[in-house]
Parts: sequence; structure tokens; C-alpha cells
Amino acid sequence: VKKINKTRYAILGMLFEKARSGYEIRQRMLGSTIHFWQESDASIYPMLRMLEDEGKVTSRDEFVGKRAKKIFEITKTGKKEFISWMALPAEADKHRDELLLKLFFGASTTKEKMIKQLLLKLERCEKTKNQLTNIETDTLATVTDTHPHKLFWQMTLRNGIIHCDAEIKWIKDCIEKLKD
Amino acid sequence: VKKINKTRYAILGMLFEKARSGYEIRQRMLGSTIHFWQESDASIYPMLRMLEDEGKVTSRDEFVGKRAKKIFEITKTGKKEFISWMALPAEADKHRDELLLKLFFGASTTKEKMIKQLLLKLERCEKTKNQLTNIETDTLATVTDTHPHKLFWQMTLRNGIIHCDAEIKWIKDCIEKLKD
DNA sequence: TTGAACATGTAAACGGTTACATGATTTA
DNA sequence: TAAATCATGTAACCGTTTACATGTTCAA
Repeated sequence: VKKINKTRYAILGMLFEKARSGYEIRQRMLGSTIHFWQESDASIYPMLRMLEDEGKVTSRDEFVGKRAKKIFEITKTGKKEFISWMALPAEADKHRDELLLKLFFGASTTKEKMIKQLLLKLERCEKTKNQLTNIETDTLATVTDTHPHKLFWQMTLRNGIIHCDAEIKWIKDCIEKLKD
Repeated sequence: VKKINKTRYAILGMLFEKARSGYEIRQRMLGSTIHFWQESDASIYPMLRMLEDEGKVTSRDEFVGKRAKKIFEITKTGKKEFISWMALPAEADKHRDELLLKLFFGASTTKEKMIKQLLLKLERCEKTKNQLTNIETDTLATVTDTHPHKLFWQMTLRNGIIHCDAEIKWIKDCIEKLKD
């Protein structure tokens, strides 16, 4: 079973929304899919070139003053490929969590050190939750309810928030159990 | 900032618990850390050899009948390296979730197709939750409460279960929202 | 006797990140 | 005038997975 490259679909999806430059794709990801998907420059630019070679996207230069932007637009075949991918069952993600690995081996060190690790994670979770909540109340609120994307954007945001909540509660519970 | 190889610490941690063969390390991971950490054969065996070359582990052959097993034991320097890693702040994991990516782009396809995706994920979550619950009630119940590892094993299991619960609830909520 | 589980490894391919390289424009 | 941001790309490296390769032992 050959593993399929998902970077291409993340990019095609972003271009399905609207025509964008590589830079804009990255910015958009940072401001919307950051908690479940992100791509680096070194993935985006070569993939855009590859997609263009395959005829899945076309590009044109746009100028803002002297500064050039290469705007990419998805083609008919690009849309077709994207839509077929959308219908494919999503692969289960086997993610790695270093905190849980350390906690699993927690007996090999002191409880104080484990509490420190948990507190660091707690801080991060609360920060992430705030970010997501801000996107929900600021960015998402400006989108009209009839906008077809809105419902879906809200659902992915909610997903991030509920997992943060669950994690925060779990961390506090763990810390209490370690303090006895 | 050079990325550090975590496979070595996952293995050292397993050997810190007790001396094991490569195969046993893998089996142990499948039965305990599967929901947050896993390694393939092609990572484990070469890493064991590397650790042996570095003097972090030693090996001896053990025979069960004619079948040989290569049992690895962690050394003093191996323990030292592991302990210092344990004290290092755990890196934040940027994981990817293909379902969320598809859902984010949900407006480009039909609601029915998105519901199908969600139902598949629901099935998987419930299966995972059952697995974890079984480990908790079967395997973990046989460990005495005074066992230093028990508390930590329980906490990592709980983490898996609460995230499954949150995800299941979220999926059902999403499906309802898509059915109108 | 056949298939599952036990047991250990290697080679090649792939995906992704880090670091490097360059230059324009805007803001403090 | 210096720093931050906009903007696009390449090269090298590393970690991980897939596929391959081999052989034993036990249970149905």
C-alpha cells in the first residue's frame, strides 16, 4: 500500500477556496488549520511547481508595486483530483506524544519532574485554547452564516477547543494525583 | 536546533523497565503505548545495534529450545542518558489529522460524504476506546497498587480514553449539524 | 500440513524539516 | 537605518515506513 502525499491535497484545497500565492497558502494555514495541519515553505513551493507541471494548477504573476507575487489557480483536472481525494476514507493518524511517553516512564524519575512536565503542557494547552477561541470570536464572527465554508470551519475549530479542554482537565487531575 | 531522535529514548525506556528483546519491545509498545507511541521493526533493530555500539545497552543470547532471542539490557551510561532526556521539557507535537483537513474543506463536496467520513472516524474511536478500556480493566487490574509504574500507566491510559470520549461526542454533534 | 505467531534483520524510497540564499518593502 | 514582514526558492539531512528476506515453533 503506497502512502499518498497529502501535502498536494492540502494545497489544492487551499486553492479550491480561492487563487493564492505560496506565501498566502502558508499564512492561511497558520491562521486556520494550525492545530491539525501545517506545511513548511520547503514543502509548499516545490509542490506548487510539481502541480503546475502536472497541469493541476496554473500560475500568473501579480504585481503590488515592484514586488511580484506568483498567484496559483486550480485547474479543472486539479479540482477533479481534489474531489476524488475528498471522497477517499481519511487515514487514521498515528500521532506521537512525547509528554505521554515520558509520563509512561514516569516511575524512572521523580514526581516533581513529572509535575513540571505537566505544568509546561498545561501552559501550552491554555495558550492554544485562547488562540482558537480568538479565531472563533474574531475571524469566524465576520463570516456570514450563509457562507458555505463557515459551518465546517467552526467544526474544526470546535474540535481543537474540546480537545484542549479535555487535556487541561486531565493534566490538573494528574497533578493532583502526583501530589500525595 | 537539531531535532533529536526519540526512538532511542522509547527503546531505552522500555529496557529501563526490564531487559527485553527487540521483538518484546515491539509487543510491549503495541500493548501499552499504541495510542501515543509506536515504532516499526525497521526502527527498533538498527537502533538497538546503534545503542550497543555506543555502550548504552548490552546484549546476550537466550534460548527457548532452539530458538534464540537477543536480550538487551540497559547499561549505566544508558540509564544516565535516559534520565537526562526525561528531565528535558517534552516537545510540543504538531500532529496531522486528515479527517479535520477534509472537514475543513467540506464545502467543496456534499454533506453526505462528510457524514460518511465522520461515521468511519466514530467507528474507529469507539474501537480504540474499547481497547483502552480493556487494557485498564484487564491488564492494569492485575498490577498491584504499590507498583511504582501503575499510577503512570493509568494516567496515559486515561488520557487516551478521555480524548476518545471528547472526539465521539464531537463527531455526533457534527453529524447532527450536517443533517438539516 | 498449513497458517499464525515468534524472531531478526536490510534496502530503498519517501516525506518533512532545517538551514541556507536572496531580495523588496514597510514600519519603528 | 535597522528590524520586521513580504516573498520565493534550493540543498542537505534525517527519521520513518514499506517491502523484502529468512528461518523457527506451535497450534489447529
